[in-house]
Amino acid sequence: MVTIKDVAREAGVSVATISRVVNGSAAVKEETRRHVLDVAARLGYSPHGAARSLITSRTNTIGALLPDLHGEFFSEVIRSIDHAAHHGGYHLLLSSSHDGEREIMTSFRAMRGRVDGLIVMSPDLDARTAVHSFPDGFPVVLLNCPAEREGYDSIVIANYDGARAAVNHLLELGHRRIAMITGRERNHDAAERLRGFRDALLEAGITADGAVEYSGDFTEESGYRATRELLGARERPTAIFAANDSMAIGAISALREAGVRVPEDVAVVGFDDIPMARYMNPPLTTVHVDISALGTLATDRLLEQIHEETTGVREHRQEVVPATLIVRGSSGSRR
Amino acid sequence: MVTIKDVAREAGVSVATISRVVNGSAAVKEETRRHVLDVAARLGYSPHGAARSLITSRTNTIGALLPDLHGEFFSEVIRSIDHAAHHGGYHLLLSSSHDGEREIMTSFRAMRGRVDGLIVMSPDLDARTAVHSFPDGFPVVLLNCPAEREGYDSIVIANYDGARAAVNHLLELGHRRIAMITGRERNHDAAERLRGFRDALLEAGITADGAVEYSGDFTEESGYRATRELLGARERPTAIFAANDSMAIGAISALREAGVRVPEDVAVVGFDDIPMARYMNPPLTTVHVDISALGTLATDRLLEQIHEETTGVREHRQEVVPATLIVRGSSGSRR
DNA sequence: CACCGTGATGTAAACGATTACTGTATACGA
DNA sequence: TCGTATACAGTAATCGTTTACATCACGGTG
Repeated sequence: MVTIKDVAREAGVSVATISRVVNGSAAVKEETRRHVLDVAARLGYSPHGAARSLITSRTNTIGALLPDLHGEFFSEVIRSIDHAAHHGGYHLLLSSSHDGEREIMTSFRAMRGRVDGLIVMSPDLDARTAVHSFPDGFPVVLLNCPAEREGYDSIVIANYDGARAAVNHLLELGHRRIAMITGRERNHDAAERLRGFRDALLEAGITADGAVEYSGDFTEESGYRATRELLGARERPTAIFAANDSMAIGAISALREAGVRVPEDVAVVGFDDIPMARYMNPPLTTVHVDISALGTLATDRLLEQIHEETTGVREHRQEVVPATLIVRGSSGSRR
Repeated sequence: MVTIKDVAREAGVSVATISRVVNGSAAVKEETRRHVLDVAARLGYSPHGAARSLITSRTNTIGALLPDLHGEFFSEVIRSIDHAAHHGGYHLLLSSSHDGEREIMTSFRAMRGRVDGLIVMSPDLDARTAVHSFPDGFPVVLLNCPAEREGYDSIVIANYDGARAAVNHLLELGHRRIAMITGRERNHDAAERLRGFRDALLEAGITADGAVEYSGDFTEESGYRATRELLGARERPTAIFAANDSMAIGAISALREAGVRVPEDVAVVGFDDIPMARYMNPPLTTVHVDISALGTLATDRLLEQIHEETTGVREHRQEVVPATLIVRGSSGSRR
C-alpha cells in the first residue's frame, strides 16, 4: 500500500505538502500542487481512512444497528438510510441481526471509533438500557424504540393511531367479531398496535368474546398458523386485523386454502403497506407507513446532531411518522 | 472519550497491560486482569476502532459498492451480504447510488483503510476499468460484472440461459410473435438476457418481424410505457418477455388498463422472481434467481480472499448462479 | 541597509491503539 | 549461594495521517 510518505519521497517534498495538496487545506504553489497530484496519481495513492479519522476524530460514517427484520420493511429502511447518508456525504456502516441488550452493546463497541453517530432500531423493549450505556454526548437516534423523554432523539410510527383506524374501518363495515393476529409481546410496534386494537373495540363496546387475539411473530408463516387456529374456533370472527402485512398475507393463504372467501366471508386488514400489498388478489387493505420517511428522518436527525458541534444541551425531540389507512379490496364492503 | 491511557492511569498499570487484558493476547495475573476489567467497565471504555485498525491493518469490515438498484433485488442483495458478513464476524460498509467508473473510484478512495475487501456490483459495463485501478492484491469480488478471465473472482447470474428458457417456454406454448422489453443497453444483465431472447428465437426460426424489442430501464414505469407503445403496434405480439419482474408488472398494468386479458390475449413472462411475483394476479411466470445466494456467495469468496494471507497467486474463479424458469399463471396454457 | 510581513514549505507532535523488546521478581535446581 | 528459567509488567516504536509551529527566501518600507 502506498502511503503519504511514499508520495512525499517520490515527489521530493514533505508529507505536510502532500496533505495540503490532497485536502486543499492551505496554500501550495500551483507548480508543486500539480506535481504532487501527478505523482499521487501515478503511484495510485489514496489516503488511509483509519489514520485520517484517528487524527481528525471524524469518520464521515454513520452506523445503523438493526434487528433482523422481516423482509421488505427492513430493506426499505436500510435503503432510505443509505440514501440520506449518501446525500449528506456519509457512508453507512451496517450491523444487523441482533436482538437484545447485550448484542447491541457488543455491536456498539465494534463500531466505536468507526462511526460519528448511530441509528439504533430495536423494537424490542430492552434496547433503551443498552443505549443508556453509550458514552454521554454520543449522537444517537432511536428508531421505533419507545424513547419518551429520555434524552434521545427518536422516530416512531403512529402505531396506535394506525391500528385504531384499521379497526374502526372494520367496525364501520359492520364487523362485530374481530380477531387480531399480534406480533411478539416484547416488540414495541406490536404492543402499540395491539393497544390500538383493544382500545378501539373497547370504545365500540365490543366485549372480550368479540375481540379475539392470536399471537404471531410478524412472519407470513405465523399469520398462516394463527389463521388455521382461528378457523377451528367455535365462533369464527368475520374480520382479521393482522399486525403486519406479512401475517395478513399468511392469513389470506390459510383462508383461501380453507375455501373461505376474502373479503366476502372474512375481511382482512394488514399493517405497513409493503409494496406487495397493492398487487395482491384481492389487494390488501392496510395501514400505510412511509418507511423511507422513517429512515430519512432518522438520518437527518442524526446528521444534525453530528454537525451540531456539541452546542451545549439540545432538547431532544420525538418525531412521529404517520400511519394512514388505505382501503383496498381485502376488507370488502358493508355487510 | 475514554482511551486506553485513561484506563491505565486509573487502574495503575501500563497501557500494554490494558491491551493484553482486553484482547487476551498474553498472560496477565488474574488479580490484575479482574481489576483492569473492573476499571474499564466503570469508565465505560471501549477500544477505538480506527486506532486499532491503523496498527493491525485489519478492519473486520467489508465494503459493498452498489448501484442504486430497483427495489427488491437490491434489498435482497444487501441483506444477504450483510448476513454472510455478520456470520463471518465482519461488518458491512455500504456505498450505493453510483454508476460509472468515476464514482466507483471515488467510493473506493473513501473506503481505503476502512475495509479489508470490496464487493463491487455494477452491471454497467465500465465497472471493470474502475476495478482495474485498485491496488494489486486488494481483495475484490465482482458481482454481476462481466469479468471473464481478468483476474478477479466474480459471481454472475445465468442470464443467458434463463432468458432462453423463458423464451422457449413461450415458444412451446405456441407463441410465434414475441416481444421483449429490454433493460438498458449498457447493463450487463440486460444485454445477456437480450442475447438469450434473440438466440432462442433465431434457433426457432422466428424472423425479425416475430421478434420485436422495446427498450425499458428495469423500472415498472418503463415496462408500462413500453407496453402502451406495443399495444399501438400494427401486429400485436401474443407474448411479452420482460427483462425483469418490475417491468413485467408494469406491462400487466398497461395490458389490464387496455382491457387485454393476461394470459388469454397476451402472455407475460418476467425475470428475477421477486417475492411479489407469486402473489400477483395472475401469478407471474418468471425466471427465478436466488438473489440471496448471490450475496452470500460473493461475501464468502471475498472472506476467503481476505483470509488467504496473500498465499501467492490464486486462480480466480467465476461462479454462476443458476436461473430457473418458474411457470405460473401469467404465461397461460398452449394456444 | 536593517527590518519585517508574507507565502511556501518542512519538522515533529499528536491521535489511540498493538507489540517486540526489556526488565524485574520469584521459584527452583545444583 | 548462585544461575537461570518463568511469569508479569512496563517502555517505546509504530501504523498513516493532520496541523501547530518553525524556518526560510523574498520583497517592500522607512
